[in-house]
Amino acid sequence: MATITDVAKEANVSVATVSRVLNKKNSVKPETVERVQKAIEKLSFEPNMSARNLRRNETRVILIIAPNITNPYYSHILAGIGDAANESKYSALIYNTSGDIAREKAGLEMLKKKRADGAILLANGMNSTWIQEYSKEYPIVQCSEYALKLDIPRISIDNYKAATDVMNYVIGLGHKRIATISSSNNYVSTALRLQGYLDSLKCHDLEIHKEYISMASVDYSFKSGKSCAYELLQQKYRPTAIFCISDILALGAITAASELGIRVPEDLTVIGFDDVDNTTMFHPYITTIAQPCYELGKESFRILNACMNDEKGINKKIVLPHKFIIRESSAPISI
Amino acid sequence: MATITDVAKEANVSVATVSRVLNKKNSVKPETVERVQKAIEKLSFEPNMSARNLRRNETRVILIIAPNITNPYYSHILAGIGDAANESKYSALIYNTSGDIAREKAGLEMLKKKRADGAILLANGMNSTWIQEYSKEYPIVQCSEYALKLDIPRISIDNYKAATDVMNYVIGLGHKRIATISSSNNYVSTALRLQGYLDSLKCHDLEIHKEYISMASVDYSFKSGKSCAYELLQQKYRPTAIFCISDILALGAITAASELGIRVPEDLTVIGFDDVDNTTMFHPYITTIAQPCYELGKESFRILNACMNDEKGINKKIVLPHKFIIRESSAPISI
DNA sequence: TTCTAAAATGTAATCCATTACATTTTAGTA
DNA sequence: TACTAAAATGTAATGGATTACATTTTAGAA
Repeated sequence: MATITDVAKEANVSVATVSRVLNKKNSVKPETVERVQKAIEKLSFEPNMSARNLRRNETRVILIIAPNITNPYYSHILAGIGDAANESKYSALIYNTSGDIAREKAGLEMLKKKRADGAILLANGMNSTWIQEYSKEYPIVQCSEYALKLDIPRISIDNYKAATDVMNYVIGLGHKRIATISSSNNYVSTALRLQGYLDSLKCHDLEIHKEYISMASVDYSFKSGKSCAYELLQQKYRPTAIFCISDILALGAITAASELGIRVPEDLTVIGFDDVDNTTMFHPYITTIAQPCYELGKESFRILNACMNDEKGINKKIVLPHKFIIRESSAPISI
Repeated sequence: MATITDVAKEANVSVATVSRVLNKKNSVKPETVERVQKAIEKLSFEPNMSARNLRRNETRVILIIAPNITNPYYSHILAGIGDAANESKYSALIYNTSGDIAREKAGLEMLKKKRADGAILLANGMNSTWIQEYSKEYPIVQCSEYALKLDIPRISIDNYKAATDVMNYVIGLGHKRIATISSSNNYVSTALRLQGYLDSLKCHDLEIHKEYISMASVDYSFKSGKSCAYELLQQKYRPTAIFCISDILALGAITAASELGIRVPEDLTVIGFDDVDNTTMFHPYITTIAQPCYELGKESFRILNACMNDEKGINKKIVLPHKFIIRESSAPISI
């Protein structure tokens, strides 16, 4: 593997000049530039990144801490981050943590070790404070989930607003017995959606029934959506609408309903959240809140990039718009 | 940020000794080790990876070249690679190429630039030969897809066998008018599955009808599965079974059938491939070939690791077992 | 106690690109 | 032609960890 010294010899110049050509400094004579470039080509030289990074004290690598890259919600964000990073000549190191905080920390250690210049966290718990110590020293942004009390840049949708959008719509359809399938995880998004659900009921003078609030397992899985829905739907006064905090849960709820002989949307309105791939793969197509996943990813990188460049006046709380998409799984109540 | 020199001073030893402690060389007195470790802790020192990598001429990073991390098939492989890599203290740099060869190459340049020690390709076209030049110089393995004429390590299932498994089963159910939804991409997997389809028909003295071979768009999308199925099913002698080379295509086919009033599996048998998440999310659950995605990923890393360590006698053609899972979308023909 | 081999530690070169500072070349002016 | 400022190029230090080789310390033998 050729080094800059080899190129310098080949082109009959000093290493400094080669470096200037590499970094497009303009104080090199055009003919010299050409001579150097020919040498570079001839030796098929590529600068050694470790050496460059050592000297420049940067890596052009960012870290992505994700709980589960297999989840399409995250994978779309990942794609957005990756594309934005690429445009700015950054590479993305992905840490799949399976929600294990030890692995999250192990990932962030990469910052200390100078393997990466900054990090994007995709699933920061709303009460976690340990990020702070890293955030003080390194550029970190939180995407879609965030810790409540920390002043670390974050990008997300307005989950509370989204939930009230859903509820206003459902209530507008005439539903009064409205259930929700939430989760016992530790995410702000979950908390805010639940709060939106509760506040909307209150706001419309509808009673809050504990039996209508079901907690899915932390993984939001299809299975748990199904079993939550089973419970909800087998009550004496079963709900006529279910607001699920993810599409997969909604899918599970619809499956449960169909197995119980309850028609969606005629007998039951089901609303999802996220609008990932599966919402229009079979009927009824799911009414849902669409999150701009890819854009969330792109924007996260933009902010991280700004932080890495020490730009002033970075907006630390970015809210991207969601979209409420009405499809087939919701309908006015039929008494 | 503390350096090894700072630690050396703090512990009153030379940098060499600190380095020995860091790298667990045994020629250091236990008490010295302790002293150094205290200094490391006190200064919260972490070795600078760029410096280490430069000196060691390795990066402990591997490259993953993937066409679309959003596709659950790939994302499961990615998860497998990531976990295996982590176990061996490697990090994974993911390049999402969107199938763009220029970006694949840009990714592989990372090897030349010493940003990564090896690469795993997830979607190498069956005729692409350009990889060879990289493979000669750097450890590269191909996962699930591979170039036919190159002697580069590869891990995959036996796609031909899987296809004949499907066909033998379908033919055994009594079907004679069997269609396939394939794709006009450039993957061996696709070619082998089609070959398996054709050979099985021949082998059972069934005629091959061009009208029964439908080519989906290269992205294997739900939409294109649906439109292919529409075409297949609106023929005069419509097929009674469709072998789809992906579950998403099968999902599309089932949707098309249901929209045309054709019942699955009573009037039409539909078989998928891959067994990603969506096969059991609604009825009919899809009969399909399950690929061991996660294991394919893990095994890919193992092989790559062996290559990076210059191990001898590496098996260059690894075939992992697939599983044929019979569910609800297939049934004996009802004449 | 003295000597020797082994153990422990230290010194300095090395990996390779970048860049501050130094020197040489060039172009333009007087 | 002589001189100066600007342009072009070169020299050598730098970044931080590793490691070959050198030196010192220690333990055990004589």
